[in-house]
Amino acid sequence: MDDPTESGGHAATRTALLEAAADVFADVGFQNATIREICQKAGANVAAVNYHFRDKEGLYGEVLRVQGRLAQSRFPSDAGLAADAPPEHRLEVFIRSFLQRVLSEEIANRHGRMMAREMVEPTAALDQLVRQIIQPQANQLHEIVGSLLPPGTPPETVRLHSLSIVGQILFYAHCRPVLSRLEPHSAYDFIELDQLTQHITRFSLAAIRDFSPPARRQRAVAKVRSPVNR
Amino acid sequence: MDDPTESGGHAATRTALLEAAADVFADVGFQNATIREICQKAGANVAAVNYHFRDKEGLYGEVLRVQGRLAQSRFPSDAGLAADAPPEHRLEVFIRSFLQRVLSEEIANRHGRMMAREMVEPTAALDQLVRQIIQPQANQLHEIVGSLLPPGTPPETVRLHSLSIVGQILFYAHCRPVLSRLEPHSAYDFIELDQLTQHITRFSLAAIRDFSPPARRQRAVAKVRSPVNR
DNA sequence: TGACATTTCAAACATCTGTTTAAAACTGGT
DNA sequence: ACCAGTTTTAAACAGATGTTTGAAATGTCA
Repeated sequence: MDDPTESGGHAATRTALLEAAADVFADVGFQNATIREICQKAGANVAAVNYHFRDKEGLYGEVLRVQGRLAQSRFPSDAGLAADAPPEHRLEVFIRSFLQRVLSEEIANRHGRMMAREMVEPTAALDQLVRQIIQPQANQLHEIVGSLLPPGTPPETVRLHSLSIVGQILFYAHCRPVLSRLEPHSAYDFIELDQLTQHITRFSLAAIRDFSPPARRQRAVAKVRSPVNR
Repeated sequence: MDDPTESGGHAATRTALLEAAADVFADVGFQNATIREICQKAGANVAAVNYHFRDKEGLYGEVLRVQGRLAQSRFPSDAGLAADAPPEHRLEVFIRSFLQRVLSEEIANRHGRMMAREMVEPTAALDQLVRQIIQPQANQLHEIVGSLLPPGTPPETVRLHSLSIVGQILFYAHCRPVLSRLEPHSAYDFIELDQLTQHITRFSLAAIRDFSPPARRQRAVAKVRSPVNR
């Protein structure tokens, strides 16, 4: 009655299931994925999932773990860059590898699509995902942005700037269905990675550089009151 | 055998269904929503949906239409602002009403949550949604950003800048589950609308202002080659 | 009121889905 | 060749879900 997930047993079916499940989960999400489709793709019996992973949810969690490690090692955030490189470069490398991780159409991207779904429709696996994957990246970005802002900038400001950067990046991952429908005749659909990296980097660097309070200047910048009451 | 959806019949059950369905669809999405739960909330029979809307999908489409009109009239993008207002103000108003539409916790926000789901997991209704709701907003933003950039700026550049703005905004709508798990002790979770509006506005304006090629200056800014081959 | 159309209802239907079960097949070690 | 442990298999189970059905209730209008 012990968990066969833990044992290092060398079952071929197990890895076939993990592979097929990654495809299906990335394609249609956890809820819409059916065990029967996964097992058929893996050439396994319907009961195989329950035998090897106890649950559909157990399989999902394991797929998320495996694909997470895979994506992380494929597109490391500090790819081949000295730790003492200028923060502008570190930012550009961070943005590029993030975009790669998230936009890449190749197989490795299954993790990106699974993450996108987790954000809109979290499962029980999200907590672990945040702790192991997202939090370290957030820390790394905070460090970069913090060193680009004047020393003594309050952490909330650093956070806001970081979120603005991440938002730009994730947008292309999350809203692709919309982008491909918006003026489909334009090049909206496929955007060159290099062009995008450059744009987001320059956009963000300009905004960050602009934030250098010459003293404690007034917070309010053209404070327009909301036209809708309350 | 004609479609009762078209007729203007004043059925109380119909509107009760639309109301209940908006709640449920916004909460759990189209797939996870069950007709039985919707009908129970509406105090109607299970067959009511099929009678009034032919389909579960028919109900969903109608809910999307109704909520779309509702949200649009609740938070108009050009709220109480003269058309000849300076583009900086128009941008701030645009950002604020967008954030309201998307973040507002009140009832009206059901549309925002449904849209977020549509973007990650599109249904057949997305095409219509893009045409009627998203495209006009995109045009409006393009117009604002275009008038902030130097004249003659290529439309692709205008688009990239607009997308950077929208990305920052939508991020808070899409990734809230992650934000609330990231350093939950911090104020990540709930962010003041005014503060956020100001940040995104300033961030974006600084980036846009920075983009003013003094001549046709070199495109490449610190062109770092991707560390990952290919 | 009476005839007609519209709307509601309880029940059943047909599928699909995750999971269990118990027997069969396979494995490696002796 | 035998056996204990592991893995695979077909079949069934149990529950949920969208939809249909035919009768009952309700409303409309002459």
